[in-house]
Amino acid sequence: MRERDEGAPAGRRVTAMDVARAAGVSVSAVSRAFTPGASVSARTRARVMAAAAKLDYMPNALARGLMTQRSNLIGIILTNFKNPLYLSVLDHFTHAIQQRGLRALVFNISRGGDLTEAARQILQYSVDGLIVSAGAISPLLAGQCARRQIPVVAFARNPRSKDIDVVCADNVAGGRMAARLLIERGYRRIGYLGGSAQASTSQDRGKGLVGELEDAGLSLHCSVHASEYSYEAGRVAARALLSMDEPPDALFCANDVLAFGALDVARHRFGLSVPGQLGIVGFDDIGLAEADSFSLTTVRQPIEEMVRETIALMMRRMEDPRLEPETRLLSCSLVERGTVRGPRL
Amino acid sequence: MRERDEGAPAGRRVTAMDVARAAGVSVSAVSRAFTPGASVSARTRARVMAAAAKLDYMPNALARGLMTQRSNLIGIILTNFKNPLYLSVLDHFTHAIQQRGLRALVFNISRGGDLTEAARQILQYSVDGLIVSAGAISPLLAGQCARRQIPVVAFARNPRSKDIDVVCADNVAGGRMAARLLIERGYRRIGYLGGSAQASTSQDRGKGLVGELEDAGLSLHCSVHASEYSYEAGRVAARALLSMDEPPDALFCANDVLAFGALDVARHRFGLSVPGQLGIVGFDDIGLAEADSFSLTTVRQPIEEMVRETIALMMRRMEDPRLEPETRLLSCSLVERGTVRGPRL
DNA sequence: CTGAAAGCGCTAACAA
DNA sequence: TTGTTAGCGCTTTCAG
Repeated sequence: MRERDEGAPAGRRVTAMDVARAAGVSVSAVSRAFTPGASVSARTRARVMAAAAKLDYMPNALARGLMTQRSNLIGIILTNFKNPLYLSVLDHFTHAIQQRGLRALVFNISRGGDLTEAARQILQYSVDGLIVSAGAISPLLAGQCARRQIPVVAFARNPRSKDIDVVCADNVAGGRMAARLLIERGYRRIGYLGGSAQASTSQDRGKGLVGELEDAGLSLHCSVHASEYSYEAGRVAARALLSMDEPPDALFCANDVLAFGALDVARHRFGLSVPGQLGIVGFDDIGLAEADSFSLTTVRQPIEEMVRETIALMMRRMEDPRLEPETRLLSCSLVERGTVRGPRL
Repeated sequence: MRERDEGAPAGRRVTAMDVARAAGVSVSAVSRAFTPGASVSARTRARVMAAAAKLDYMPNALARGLMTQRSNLIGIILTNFKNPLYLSVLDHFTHAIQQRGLRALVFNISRGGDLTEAARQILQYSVDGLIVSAGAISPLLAGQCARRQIPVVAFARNPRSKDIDVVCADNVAGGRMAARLLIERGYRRIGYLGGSAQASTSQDRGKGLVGELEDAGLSLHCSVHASEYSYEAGRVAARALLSMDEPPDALFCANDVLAFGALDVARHRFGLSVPGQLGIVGFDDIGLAEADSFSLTTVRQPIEEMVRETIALMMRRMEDPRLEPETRLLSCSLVERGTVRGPRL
């Protein structure tokens, strides 16, 4: 009765059947009309589309997903909502995902909350893939996904496990780059301002630093782990380091916001000149690193490329789930700005 | 513990029926066991749960949503992936959403891309609600949602239309606060560094500034619209303003990153002392505004409260869709730091 | 190319 | 409290 009333106030939702009736065709015809590359005559398709437009119909993705076993949903689990880098990460991911006709289901576990539990929630939506940028992926979780044939890729974390795909910056090499630069430029008492002690990223960056230092016959002068990857935590940590009896003359920070904190404390609280009395190198190269106020010399993570690789790996595995898991370490690059002194000429 | 090989080894997905068989009960019993507050005996529930655990079963949210007409999905459409504030916005939204057992479907339209089209994509997933933080919501879109009984709320934008819920900071009042402070502190040639000319936020903040200026018998000294809300755009715009024959002695910037750009250009390129020769006020109060390097005096947007209100409004409307649309303007507050000079004593 | 009919996995009456 | 039985809205053989 209130069937094809256009301004129908809160009427029944319009389904493929309504459209079929209005267009004088079968439901399958409607389905086909909305399925790219299905076998429908141009004429039928046109009719269907017209009726659909008139009724403001659109296919129900839930029903479709239920039937096809493809939800077109990609789950993204994130922990880090304090580091501006992740806004850019999210920007790239959502963009890339949408480009391929998929949608992003974002799950936040920054306030504490179990990764495995988060994944459970997400898996219920039969996502076609899962991107995890958070702590270690338990074998349990890996198993659940494998059994369901859902590709998982660890992003910007390096869970040493070999049975999962991972895309990550080569943090060890990045740490080495920072060390080399600092050594070359004459700094000798080099310290490490790390992030949380459990984070593989922080560990690896520190490992690279120490490795290169030792190769040069030097040793790590001092180190702290900040409580989290944030500006405030950077200040606190830097204060500790700079208050030592024999303070460092250079600091490699596990990421840019930490470095900002260190830089500000050094300049504004300890009255140190940077890069003169203290050299600072960050990691990530977030947008504000190039602000005049910071002009931070840093190790750039190739975010865009990492995102691209992540999606590529995911798609590949969607096509062939039995491929060997891969670990792709992408190279970082040094971005020299003003917090490390120039070469002696 | 043969958890791993229990189910089919990558075979058919396990359904409620499999669990029912394994537990020796009916499918409805399984359904009930997974529905909080359903009428099941503790004994059956236990049995079901045991079988479910053994088979690694979890209910299919798509099927469930199809049946119940509730997907437990909330759509979030965003444009601004350049402003760190939005990482925090996303943090709060996802958190609040998850708290209530819902999931966030995030859609990015920053790269250009039609809002109405984006909404179409999202609506296909029968989201239970839609949060839009992007340009104007067309009546067409509003209608589509209304017809489907999907609550929409415009976040941090003020589309003047009266037929939609909106939660927004009181930008006009915020602009006035900035103006009042600047006037009080003796600045007289006050300029506006706005964001994109179409953004309601930028318009309103400017409107407030001008209003207060005029109330004080002053007038706007100059103004520009930055191309976007970014640090770089802030630099470009500030450069233009500061190169004028008679440059402003104070700048109210439509947001913090814009202000950072202006601040850096003023200090490092024009050699101006801030707040001595130039006063600067920002908007948002993002984390880095309190960094020593910027120590930006700014108008704080009550993000957390805004998010809370948004969700509350949405839930309210989910219960009773025929309520009158509301516009909630939340008050901003002034955060004084170091880019505006102190009161004369 | 088109339609009829059988489900996808689950919930919600309705009986028992 | 339980099980039986219709669907939710869609895709997809399978005939025609």
